[in-house]
Amino acid sequence: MYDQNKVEEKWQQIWDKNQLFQQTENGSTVGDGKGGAGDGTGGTVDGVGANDSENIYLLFAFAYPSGSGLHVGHVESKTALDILARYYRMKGKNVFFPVGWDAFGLPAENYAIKTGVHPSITTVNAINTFRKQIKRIGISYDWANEIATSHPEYYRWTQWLFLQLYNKGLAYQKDGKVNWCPSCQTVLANEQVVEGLCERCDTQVEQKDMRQWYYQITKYQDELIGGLDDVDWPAATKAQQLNWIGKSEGINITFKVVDSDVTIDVFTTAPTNWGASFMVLAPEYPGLEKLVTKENKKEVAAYVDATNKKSELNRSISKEKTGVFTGSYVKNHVTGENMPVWISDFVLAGVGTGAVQGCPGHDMRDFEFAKKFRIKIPRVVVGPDGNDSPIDSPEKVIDKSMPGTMINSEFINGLSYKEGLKKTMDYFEEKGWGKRVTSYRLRDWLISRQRYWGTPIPVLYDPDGNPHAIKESHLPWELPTDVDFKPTGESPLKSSQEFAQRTRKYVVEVHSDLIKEKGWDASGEGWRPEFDTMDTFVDSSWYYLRYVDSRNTDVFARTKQIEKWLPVDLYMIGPEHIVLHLLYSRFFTKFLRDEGYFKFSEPFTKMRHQGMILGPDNKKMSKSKGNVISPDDIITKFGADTLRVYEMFMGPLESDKPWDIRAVIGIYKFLQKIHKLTAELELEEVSGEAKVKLQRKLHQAIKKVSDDIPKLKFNTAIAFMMEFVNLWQDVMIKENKTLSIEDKIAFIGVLAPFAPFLADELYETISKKVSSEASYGGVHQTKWPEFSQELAKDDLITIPVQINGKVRAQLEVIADKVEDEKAILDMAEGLESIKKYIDGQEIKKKIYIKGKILSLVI
RNA sequence: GCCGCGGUGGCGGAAUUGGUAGACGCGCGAGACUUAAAAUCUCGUGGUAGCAAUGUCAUGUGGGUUCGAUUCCCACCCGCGGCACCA
Repeated sequence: MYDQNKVEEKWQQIWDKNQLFQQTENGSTVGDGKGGAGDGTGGTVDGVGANDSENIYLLFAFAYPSGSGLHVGHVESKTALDILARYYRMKGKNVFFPVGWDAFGLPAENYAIKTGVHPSITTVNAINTFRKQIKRIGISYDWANEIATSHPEYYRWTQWLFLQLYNKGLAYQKDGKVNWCPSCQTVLANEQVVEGLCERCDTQVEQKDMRQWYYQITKYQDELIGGLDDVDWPAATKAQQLNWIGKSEGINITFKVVDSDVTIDVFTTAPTNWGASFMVLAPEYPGLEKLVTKENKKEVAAYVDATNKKSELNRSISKEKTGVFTGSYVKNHVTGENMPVWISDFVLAGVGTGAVQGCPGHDMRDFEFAKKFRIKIPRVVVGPDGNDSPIDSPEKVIDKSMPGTMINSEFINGLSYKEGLKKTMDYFEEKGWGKRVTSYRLRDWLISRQRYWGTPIPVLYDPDGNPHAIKESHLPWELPTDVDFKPTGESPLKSSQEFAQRTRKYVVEVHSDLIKEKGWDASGEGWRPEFDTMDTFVDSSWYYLRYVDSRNTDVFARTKQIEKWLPVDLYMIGPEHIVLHLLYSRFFTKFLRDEGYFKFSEPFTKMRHQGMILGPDNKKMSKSKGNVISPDDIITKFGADTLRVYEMFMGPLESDKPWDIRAVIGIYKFLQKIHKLTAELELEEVSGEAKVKLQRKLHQAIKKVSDDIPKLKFNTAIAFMMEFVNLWQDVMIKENKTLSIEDKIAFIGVLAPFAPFLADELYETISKKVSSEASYGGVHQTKWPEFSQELAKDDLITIPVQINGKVRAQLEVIADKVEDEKAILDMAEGLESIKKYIDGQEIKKKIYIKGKILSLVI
């Protein structure tokens, strides 16, 4: 028995003292205690002369330091990356494995509103807790480059980034309808509205007219699609990003209103125009009043009014189609018929042009609408069944996702559905009736937030209300501290005296010429700062760049540092960040590339998601369900190594899996067994047959673990280590002999990334036996064990023999014999258990797959 | 509705360029040690028939391809995640 808690705390202190995991001037990991700095001034990650292909950047999702501390899910993903980091270091690579805090955000501010404790205090406390817990589970982070988004030396560069975007016209102000959360008292980005509710608090989101700041992410929409081909990400993640960007190619067709100069544009991806029999506009359609005839005015007004009262969510769940006729008609270009123009709430103002042409035979929504209001339903497509009867039921509607052939459409008759649509578009463009366009679902990113605890938007407004960006030389434009946190719908920054004073001082210093010219008050009176702060996703979508030069005061990061480490080799992040964070990060990367700061276009070469650890009841852990497992409890009972190895053993990293309270004990026993076997120093070394068997298993284990770690298949790596340990124990019990010192050290090396504390303890125990030197040069500084093909080779291979597809016998073959097909066949046919089945019959077919299987057919 | 992922013992899971289904761990059963318990160790453990050797069924369901299918193809059922009156 060993006291894991005492041992683990001892090693944690030794690692800390020796600054093991910092990247220093020479690009190597420090082992002599001279590099890095633990005093908060930080080291740098300069890597002059280092071989670039040997540099590996491992990144864990930026964490929000919540008050509740580390949970078991954090432990899983951090441990997974830590295993990789430790493995690659032992393989002689330069590993950059930084840590930091996404420290701005609502929870700390909401806590301040409730208790009056300033968010900066709450945040520092939470970070301290996290840091302590992370060190306790032995994550080998590079603490010298720790960053926090709420630190002025970090958000200085968040503001700098704003200025660059502003200078290029990619940060701009716009009036318009925005998503407003009445509970959080702030606007939200489209990405933060989930099914009409606020992502954070589930409050129904309202629409409000406000002037806000936006980042023009849509400039990069096509590149954001194309870039996905160049990265190794899960297919589901790519699909979701594509879905979100929502590119669709179609045509804008201009219709002329009959007896009027007014025109209406519709967007469609499927112009079955010989089948178009009506038009529908969104109730919010601009210029609607010009189309409504006197007789229809009252009805239309009532419908528009009713729609305005419905939220977008309610609009989308109402099943039955509704609508009213405007009284106007448009002329169908190809049929010459007049099409009635209706309004209906199923057409959304924000999608396409806010107007659609109704082709009821070939679109389900149009069909429902036409059916209800008794509008003509022409058929212009027949399906593969050739049925060309009138379309009078939903089953007969042939939409663009189905196969079909064009009919009743003049010169495109007989073409395939797809070809027909293409030809129609060509024809409409030729005639000047329409123009091909690409439409996107993606909108520009609204970054203004009416909250306190965030990065101030570095802008001032002059007495005329025109914005002026803060000069780069005056950054950071600091967040004031003397504010009233109570949310009022306007930013709390408005209540700061210091902020107002600072603004006047700045204005007098920087804008004196303008003030003189305009004749404004010379004291800076009449100017105001921007009171809104930035969405915290702005902070957290460029942090991976800052890490590599975290203490630089001249630039957000030097190009040589960025190009040395980036793009990130492996990004481990929760599946919840697929849309927001990743899209924004990719946008910033592409922008800064265009600005010339580096050459790559995608920040994260390879990405994987960790699954969720569920409660023992197979449900998502939550305080209200009482199924939360605390990592601290597990550590107290079993130690951090057990916690780490258990979480890695539970199953594949990417899948969700329930916590099994009892299974933890199995890992605990496994580690205790290793300690017992290794720390046994008096026994004689095993020899002969047993030695061969044991060494074979050991080298197979080295191979298996070396193969599995880069593939993130930690569960099977651990399973094989268990097999080895079981055999080792078996030999020790039966022979009363054990492994050689060298082989023990090799095994400890393989174990080290998984159970770093135990491995270092055992390494020390053995080292003391061999030499009396006391200085630390632990297992984590050693080279990864060499695997020997020779020693790992099996001498006997078992080949199953099948007759008519069923296994009927096993053939034990000496390893060098597996190539000899004839010998194998003879041996098999000589077996009693096989003769029995053949029983004089002719063997029709003999299939031998070398070393795998022999299959006989009779 | 569309897109994506998944379905294997009592439980977590292993095995896929098609080659012995159930590695490893948990749980369970029996035994050793012990005055006893814990710890530790040994053996067994998919269903079914059998004392056993062995046979047979079995990877969500139903078909197919193949000497051989958890793996490939077709049709379906169920669960999870995302998007959604997107024109």
